[in-house]
Amino acid sequence: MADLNAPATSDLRPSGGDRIARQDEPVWDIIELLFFAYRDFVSEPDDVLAKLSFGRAHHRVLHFVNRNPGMKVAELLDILKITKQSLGRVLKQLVDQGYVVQKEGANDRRQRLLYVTSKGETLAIKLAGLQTARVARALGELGPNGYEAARRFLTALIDSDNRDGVLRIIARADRARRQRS
Amino acid sequence: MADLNAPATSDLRPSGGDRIARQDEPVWDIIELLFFAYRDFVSEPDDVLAKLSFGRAHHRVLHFVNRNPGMKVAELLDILKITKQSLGRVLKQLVDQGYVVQKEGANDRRQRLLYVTSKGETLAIKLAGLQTARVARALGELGPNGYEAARRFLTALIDSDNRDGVLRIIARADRARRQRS
DNA sequence: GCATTTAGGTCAGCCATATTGACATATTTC
DNA sequence: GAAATATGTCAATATGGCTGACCTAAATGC
Repeated sequence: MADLNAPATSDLRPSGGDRIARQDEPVWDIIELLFFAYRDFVSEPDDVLAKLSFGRAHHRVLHFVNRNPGMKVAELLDILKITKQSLGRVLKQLVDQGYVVQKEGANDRRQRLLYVTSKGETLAIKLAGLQTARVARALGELGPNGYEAARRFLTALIDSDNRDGVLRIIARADRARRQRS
Repeated sequence: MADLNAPATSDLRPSGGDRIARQDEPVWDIIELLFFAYRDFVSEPDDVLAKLSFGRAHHRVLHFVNRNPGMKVAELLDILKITKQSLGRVLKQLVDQGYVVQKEGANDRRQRLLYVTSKGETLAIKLAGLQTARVARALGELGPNGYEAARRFLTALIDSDNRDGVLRIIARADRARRQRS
């Protein structure tokens, strides 16, 4: 096994081990690592989904509905940044096959609030489990501050004008989950 | 602006600020941050490409050919993990429009080695510049060890049976680049 | 109470990008 | 000379985006 603690490109870097931004020089390694990491990150769920004749689009819908029970269709569209026609297709399949149900809003009866069924929750958790195993393994290879560093780096990559919204979505889902459990 | 240094879910975590792996509990935040971060990471290049009637597939081809001049078609297929039919379509468009050229291999004349033209290099660097600006901004928000931590985290996310290969590809491209410049 | 807005759904068609399978050509290797 | 290799191509199919148009039902505003 290669020495993963030795920077692959250490000979390019100053002694501190940290990158000093060279103007005009792209950060090729981070760009490529993001590509490879994301490719592998979604590949295991993709395989599971393929056996159910589902795709990555179904995963995203199932994931966010599971995390935010009772979410409005409009909220989901905003998170996924796709059109309602695109959502409609995959959502219909998830509903028809019993992974997701829609309930009329109590206050506003125009709303079709989204919930996973127990079948849907089982699948959502199975898929999250695959990704969690990967992330946990990765964090395990890092030092004690790995989780915090990863979280901060990923957060900082998000569009700054969107970041607060994203963090709110995540925090809200965490809070709701904690209350249910 | 929200306090980005305060963990969004700090109330969930033990005092050290670091995550202690709770068995059976998915790392929802990292999973979702990866989704949002990657979505934004590719969005600016996507916009530029759309004006040229290109898509993300063209970006990936152009990127890796630019980084690895003289690369074989088979290598590219292996990196992208797509079929040659899928590659063929986008590669043909890049060649037809003068972004990429193919040269017969000197040793093995069956090979069609891939190179970017200066037009291709210009576009590749423009796209990498957008992503570099985002990464540099993100790293700038982190501490002095941010770059190293990000690199290690992303590396650790990659399939372990593939990681050495990926690191070799990146290191090789870096070495070749250094020699050219 | 009626007009407008909002939440959501749907039909039709188009495009990009991926797939499988079959087959073709040139070249290298054994 | 046969087999393997590198690459290209044709045809069909699937997924998941998109735009544009149009619809219903319910809430909201005056």
